Amino acid sequence: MPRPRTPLLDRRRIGAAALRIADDQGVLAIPALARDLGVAPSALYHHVSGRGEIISLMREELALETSPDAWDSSQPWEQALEEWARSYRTAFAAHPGAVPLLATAPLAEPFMHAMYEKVAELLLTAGFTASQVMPLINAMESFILGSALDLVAPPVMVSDVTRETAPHLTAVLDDTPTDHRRAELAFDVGLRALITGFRALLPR
Amino acid sequence: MPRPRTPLLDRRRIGAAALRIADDQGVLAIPALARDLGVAPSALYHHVSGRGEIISLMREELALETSPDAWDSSQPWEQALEEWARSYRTAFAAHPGAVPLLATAPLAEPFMHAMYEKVAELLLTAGFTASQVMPLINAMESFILGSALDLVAPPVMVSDVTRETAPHLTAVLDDTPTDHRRAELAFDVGLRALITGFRALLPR
DNA sequence: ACCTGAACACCGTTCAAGT
DNA sequence: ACCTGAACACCGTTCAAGT
Repeated sequence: MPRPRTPLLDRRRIGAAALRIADDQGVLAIPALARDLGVAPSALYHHVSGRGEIISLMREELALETSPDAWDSSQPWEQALEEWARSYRTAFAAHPGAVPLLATAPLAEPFMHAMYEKVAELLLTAGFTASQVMPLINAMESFILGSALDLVAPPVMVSDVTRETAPHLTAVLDDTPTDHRRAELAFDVGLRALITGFRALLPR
Repeated sequence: MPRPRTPLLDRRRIGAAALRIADDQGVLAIPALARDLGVAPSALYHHVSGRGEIISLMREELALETSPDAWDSSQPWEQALEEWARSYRTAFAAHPGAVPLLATAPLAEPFMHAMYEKVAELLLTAGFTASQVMPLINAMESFILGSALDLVAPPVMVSDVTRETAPHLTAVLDDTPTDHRRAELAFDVGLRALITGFRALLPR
């Protein structure tokens, strides 16, 4: 087949299709991606350097899908920070199947700089020192990425042997939901605890 | 070659070798693992069901390497919880190359039940309710896994364009170490914030 | 510049054959 | 029961050839 008058592919479409495929299948295979895009696998290499760059494009697509004004930094910093964290995790939750591929690296790519800038300004304005801010952001991000992975974690199974040898574990599991609310509850309690702990660092 | 009088392989050795290889190479390939163990790749399938189970064995090996009394649950709960979290993350930090393979799922396997039991008892004794405990453990674990991944995160690069368009980000990055202390600081501040936030949930 | 189709090295897994 | 070696389907990537 000849070169089409208008290119069949571009990086944006590759990232979007890859995100959809990974979310559906739980893995990303180049042949499956090419099939979805209606091209030969080799065609992709005219637009990206390889599989790693495709995954980076998936992260970029995720960021693009997430509205940059999904959170309002003009509120009190506790609420703004909570909104940011929730919008960040919601973006992952929209593509659960792709989470293991996406959440294993922070979104350190350049297109994330605008988000970091907004959070850094928020925390500096709140009164945290320059040397405190990046650790706070990193800690929050670790918690968010870990919580995203928790969305697709296999449930803890309470076998009969567990019931005998681990009475306390059994007791607390009996009071823990087994559906999606399990991860929600953990995220909620952790997020609020982090913000409470952050506030304790501020001079009063 | 005939069947050896004493088996060349067992699950423990497979897990240990896989952990070492993944740590060294950053990826786990079955042929490389078999070569390291001095057998043909197909020999492995007499002991494990496949690649997934090998990764599970790696997690088990990690847990076995971590001394079960690496943390003392008889201290005040804040210190015990902190020690637990630190020993958990230290186990990952001992095999940084393998972290992306290991930290993407909580160690939900049965051999982790003893640890969960110990933490559940600790938190119940501290005064948390049965319905609070599992969310607290899950939140802590998400933070620990995220922090383990942060150990091998690519550094955020401050390009010149960043310096102009993101002044606050630039300012805080100038006050942030670029070596291993970056992840340490983030883990420390996050861990203490979480525990502070947890304590605020207790009746006084 | 952009795509195809053939080709390459490699991977995870299965299975018959050997003791 | 435990291992080998051949075999299979599949993967990511390269590259010459086509327009």
